[in-house]
Amino acid sequence: MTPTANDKRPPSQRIADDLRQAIESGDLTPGEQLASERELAARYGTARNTAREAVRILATEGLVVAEHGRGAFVRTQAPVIRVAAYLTPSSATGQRATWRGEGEDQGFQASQDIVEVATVAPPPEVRERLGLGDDQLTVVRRRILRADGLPVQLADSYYPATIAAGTELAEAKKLRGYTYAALKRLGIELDRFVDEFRIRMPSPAESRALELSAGVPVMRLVRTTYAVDGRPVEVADQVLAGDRYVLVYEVPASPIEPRDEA
Amino acid sequence: MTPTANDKRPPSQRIADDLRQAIESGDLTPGEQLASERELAARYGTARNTAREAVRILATEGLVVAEHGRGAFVRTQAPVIRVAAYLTPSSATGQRATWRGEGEDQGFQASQDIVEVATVAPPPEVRERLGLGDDQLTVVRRRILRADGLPVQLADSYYPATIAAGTELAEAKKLRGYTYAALKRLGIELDRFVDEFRIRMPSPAESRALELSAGVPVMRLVRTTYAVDGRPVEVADQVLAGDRYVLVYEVPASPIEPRDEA
DNA sequence: GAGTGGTCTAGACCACGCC
DNA sequence: GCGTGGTCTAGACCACTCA
Repeated sequence: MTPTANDKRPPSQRIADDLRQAIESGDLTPGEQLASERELAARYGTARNTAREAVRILATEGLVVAEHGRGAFVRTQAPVIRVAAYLTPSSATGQRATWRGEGEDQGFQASQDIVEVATVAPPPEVRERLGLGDDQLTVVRRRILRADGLPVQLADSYYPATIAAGTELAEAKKLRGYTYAALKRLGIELDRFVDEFRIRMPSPAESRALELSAGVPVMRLVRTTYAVDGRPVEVADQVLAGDRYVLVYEVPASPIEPRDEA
Repeated sequence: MTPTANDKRPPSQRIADDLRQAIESGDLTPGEQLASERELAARYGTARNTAREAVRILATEGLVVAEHGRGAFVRTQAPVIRVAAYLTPSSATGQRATWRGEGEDQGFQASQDIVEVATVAPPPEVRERLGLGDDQLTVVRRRILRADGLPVQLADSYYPATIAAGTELAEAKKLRGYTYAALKRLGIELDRFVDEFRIRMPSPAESRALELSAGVPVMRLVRTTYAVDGRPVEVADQVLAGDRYVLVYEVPASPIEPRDEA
């Protein structure tokens, strides 16, 4: 007659469901510590591994973060960076064009590390978008953008070596203003960007670099920038921590029609 | 002297790294079956659980899909829906405004199921965005959008009952055209949309409804639609399968400045 | 029925955080 | 030193797929 009887779910699922329920109902609040694995195992009369499995289920759902030696905790969502509607003319007014400017607008301490500036054979994806041949090189600038010291974005920008070699773009120091100003100083006038946006789980390297906990996906934005003469001049490959960003767009209703019926 | 010796990594990590390496190098191609857990355990001289753990690591990274009774396979990426740059005036020309239209453009069979149309107390997030009081109701239209039969998006649209009650919006059948046309028929002229875009791991219910395998995140888009008189008239809460979408924007370089230095 | 992944047990030892 | 999560073992049985 106990709820445990004639319960088809495997015990690990049942424990996970109970914990999830407690989190969603607010019985367990963000930041609160869960019962330990040994404690859960005793409470449910299972082996420790079974209780452990339950906690893992919640971790991969992103509800819980386990910390070695400390315990498992209900995830507290990180402070979030709202990326303004940079796509729409109507909201472009007053908007900041640099990482530092965004930090000032949103009240976080923006910083960036330049990880590497090098001349390399580009990955196929980049080569293709830049329209380069097999043996042509690129200058890559690899950076980590931080908000209040916490890494939030990995940004690799590739330029054809024919454009960037020997210029300030190939030097491992911060640029005055932003890249687009640097390109302008090289006499390159920009025409348009094409952004391709995907999401996925991070690779171990990305997970480490962005200090992500289990159950946090990443956004990947590949931006190809074209000059007015039609040449692609930059491919930016950005990986954003999924729990630290909200993208906000404001779109005028006309003359554009929404894409979905609803 | 074997590579196994003085290897600091735990065995499960080592097996996972070897398999990941094989996948990334192309030794294991998408769709190809991995060695079974028992086989891996024998090969590496570990318990089956240890080999199993390795496969699980790759599954949560989204590299591998395990299928009960069949085996574990290198993930084949699903056919992807490219969502066009609906945000920019320059590319709005010729674009399709309905799900069916998008399917025609991209060569997939678009369909939708209306799961539920009901009058409900809205969730707090929706109530807030619609500017409703505690006791005010909404009409919700819950749908599943499919591409070639595969579910790709859960779309819940909420309307204040004061607007939608008794209208075609409150009926459980497909609308002529799309919602925005229906609103227009009610004499509501739209002004703008505000989109908030986040990503996260799916809940078990979402995972089931979208038929997601482990290691696939979702995109969540909350769109608030405002009428010309300033009233919010719709909140659309959309959950998109993360492995089935690419969002593509084309953005003119001027007069808008890019948001990041690079 | 053979082979696969899914779940579980009852232990063990290690690595880490904290007092 | 104690409590926590992280990893591992050597089994077992179940559930599923496929021939």
